[in-house]
Amino acid sequence: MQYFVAVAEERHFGRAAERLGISQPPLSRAIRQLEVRLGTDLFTRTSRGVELTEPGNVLLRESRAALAAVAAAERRTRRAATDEPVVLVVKAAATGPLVTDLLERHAAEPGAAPVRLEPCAIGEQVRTLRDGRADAAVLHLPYDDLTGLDIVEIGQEPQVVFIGRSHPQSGRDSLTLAEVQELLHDAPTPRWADADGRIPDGPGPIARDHGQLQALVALGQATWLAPASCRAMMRPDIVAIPVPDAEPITTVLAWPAHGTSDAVAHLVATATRTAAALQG
Amino acid sequence: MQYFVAVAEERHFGRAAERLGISQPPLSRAIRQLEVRLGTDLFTRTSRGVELTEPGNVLLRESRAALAAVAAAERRTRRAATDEPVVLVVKAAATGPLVTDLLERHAAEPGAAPVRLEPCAIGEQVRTLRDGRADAAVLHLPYDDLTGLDIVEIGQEPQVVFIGRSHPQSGRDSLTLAEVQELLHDAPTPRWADADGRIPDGPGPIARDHGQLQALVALGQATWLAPASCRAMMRPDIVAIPVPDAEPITTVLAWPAHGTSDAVAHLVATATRTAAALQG
DNA sequence: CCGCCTGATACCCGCCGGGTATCGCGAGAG
DNA sequence: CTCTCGCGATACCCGGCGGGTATCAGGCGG
Repeated sequence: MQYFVAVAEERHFGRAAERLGISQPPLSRAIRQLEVRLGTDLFTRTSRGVELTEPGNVLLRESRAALAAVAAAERRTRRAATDEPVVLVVKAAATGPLVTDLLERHAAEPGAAPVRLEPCAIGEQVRTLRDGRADAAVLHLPYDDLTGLDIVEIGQEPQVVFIGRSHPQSGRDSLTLAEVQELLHDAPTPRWADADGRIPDGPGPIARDHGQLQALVALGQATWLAPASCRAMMRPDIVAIPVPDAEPITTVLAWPAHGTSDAVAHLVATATRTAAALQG
Repeated sequence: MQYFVAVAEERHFGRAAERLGISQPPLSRAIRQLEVRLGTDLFTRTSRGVELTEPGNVLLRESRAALAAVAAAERRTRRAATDEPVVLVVKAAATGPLVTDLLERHAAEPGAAPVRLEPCAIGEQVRTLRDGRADAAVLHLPYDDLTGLDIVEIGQEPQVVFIGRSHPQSGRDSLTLAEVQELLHDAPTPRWADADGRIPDGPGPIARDHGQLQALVALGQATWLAPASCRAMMRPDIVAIPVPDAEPITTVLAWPAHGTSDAVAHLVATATRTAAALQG
């Protein structure tokens, strides 16, 4: 299955073999065996590489999910063995008071497992959950894709728009979503590399990290709509203007759905109580 | 991994080996190798069988998920190869006009893949999706567990309570949820075998199929709160009484989240349009 | 104390997955 | 048109791993 994914991604038996650390003929044979077993061709062989067939495309998607599940099994078992702490991934950019509060309450619990915080790249969090590198994650709705995860809501916060201090609108004490759309027309939201390292098409400058994003915003080249707690980590020459009619951002604690360890269950229970306490 | 799951489930090397169709020593060795590879014991061996360790429990959960993913990959690829129709599972009991309408619209689409309807046992639908036996399913919220699935809402319907025609309340033209609770006290909801074939504990008579459920309701031994469309398949000596303050049941089309085939995407698109048309 | 049932160990064998060498073929250059 | 180059396929060999049988070791019950 790894072999198949490698060939599908490289679209080339030779390169795939090199990547896998084996030689090309066994790889050819392995793929052929897989095709026989499944009763269908997975690639159309041409004289200059290979292309995926439709069943091949199906298998590629499914294989990626299956391999992630297998890797997760191994990683989680390893970690369960060494009673390492629960790994909680957070967006480096979005560590608001919600998370610190949750961690404090959790630490105060009797018998609570230690929690190791793990910052990670934007958009990478869900993947770390799926392949077992992490046990739980703090995500923000509606940005993240929650399929395969259970969640508990731990907070909501309004959105603000970040613009440079010298921006003509920087004196406003609130903006409507329509007005934000206007701003975005002149200075679009920066584009990030996504989980695959690819930059999506579209307008907007390209930012590689959070510092670049802030620089763009400060220079009036970009506008950024984000949860209000992001205010805490923005440079002083950027102002945050509330956008009351923007959908509030929901912060959730997420974990893989198919059952969890006691340690994660404990963390989740704490999160549930924390959320209840904050609401009440 | 299959080996590990077998031993974990049987809690006995000999029986597990028999189930796997191999002999006991290679199984012992395979498990030992796995333990070495993961760097932790997975079982505590006693003189009368084995018990799972804590890492073993983790691996059992993860392995089940991973094996389901692998099985799904194989099945879906096979079906993609033979351009078999999309398989859509439905609760045998709940094939209301929503589904027939969806299917009619889909069939009218140019180039739409054929759809094969597959009835299945209550509670079994989500499992058929996860292990690749089906491509899509009609589910009802909030009954089904949606983790790992993408959904599109295709309709909502109010709930009704089903009671026998001779029931003292059968003349009412609506009941409150509180009144239904009263009814349930005397004649609880029947219990079904769940996906594992286990009957949950609790009050209420046991029903093996839909006919038995109806018999129990007709005899005044059971009360059944269900979506209004179920009315269509109930015997005439059962009456349906609207329960306006019961949470309406949402019907959704669900499919595995991690990308789908063109055929399923087409069906989903049709469902989305159907839902929009019905709402508009 | 003995017997039985458990999992572990010892040992052998066939086959599958890895290697190297080579072939067949289609595309592109001259 | 042909030669060449680059691709995947094939042929063949080998070692190790996964399977088998026979047997051992230990704990619990009779």
